[in-house]
Amino acid sequence: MAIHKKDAFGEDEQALAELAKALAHPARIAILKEVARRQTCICGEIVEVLPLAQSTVSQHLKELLQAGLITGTVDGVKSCYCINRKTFQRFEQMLNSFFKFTGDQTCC
Amino acid sequence: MAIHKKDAFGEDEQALAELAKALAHPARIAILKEVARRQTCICGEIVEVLPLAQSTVSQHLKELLQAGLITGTVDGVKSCYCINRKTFQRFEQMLNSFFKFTGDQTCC
DNA sequence: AAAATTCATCGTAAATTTGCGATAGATTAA
DNA sequence: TTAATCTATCGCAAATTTACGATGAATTTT
Repeated sequence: MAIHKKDAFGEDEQALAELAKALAHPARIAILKEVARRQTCICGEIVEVLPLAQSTVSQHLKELLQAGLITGTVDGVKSCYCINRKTFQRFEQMLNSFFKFTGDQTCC
Repeated sequence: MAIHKKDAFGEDEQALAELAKALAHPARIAILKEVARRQTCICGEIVEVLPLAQSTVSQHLKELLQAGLITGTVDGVKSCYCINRKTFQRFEQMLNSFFKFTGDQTCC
């Protein structure tokens, strides 16, 4: 059991859920904030700022990458991450229409 | 290990992460949409619409309740759920300021 | 009163997430 | 060349999530 039934739902619901999932951990939110805060890209300075081991931060970065919320480039021995505005804009639009949908309720 | 280090992060980050987590499953998004779609409240009609067992739906409803995204009242033998606009508005505000923060990036 | 309905909760199993240390590959510094 | 640095990945352990069936409490219906 417990075979994730994701695929039984609509694509838009899956897409929104995946983006929400990427935000569903304070560490990833903190990472995104830190990446956004420094105008120029970031590498392992994130590790210094977060209360997590390097490997754990790396894992969170990977998830943010896979969700498309950041982009990553290699700069010598360092890795450089940036906010991926495209995805953020798409995310924002999806949420806006979702919120609009839930906006006018008169019950209870 | 793996003792969730949530508490090592800021309250705002934790709060946003928790709301995002509530959206981090297509079933819960589908539930919210269905609750919003019907102007009047909802009960186990949700079960008929979703491809999940009744107990599973009940569990998802509980999570949405705990996140504050819906309210629930008992109506005889039935349970009635509604969108909790307050939380949605708060959520929207948190996301807006978060998105604003990540908006103006020039790098990579 | 008895049977049926509605739904929350419990118990359980499988999958996923979170987190860390250790390691390895690549690059830079000595 | 050797040593040091940076970071992705592997392997593992613990916690959490997802999902279901079964059960039970409450309320209708018969």
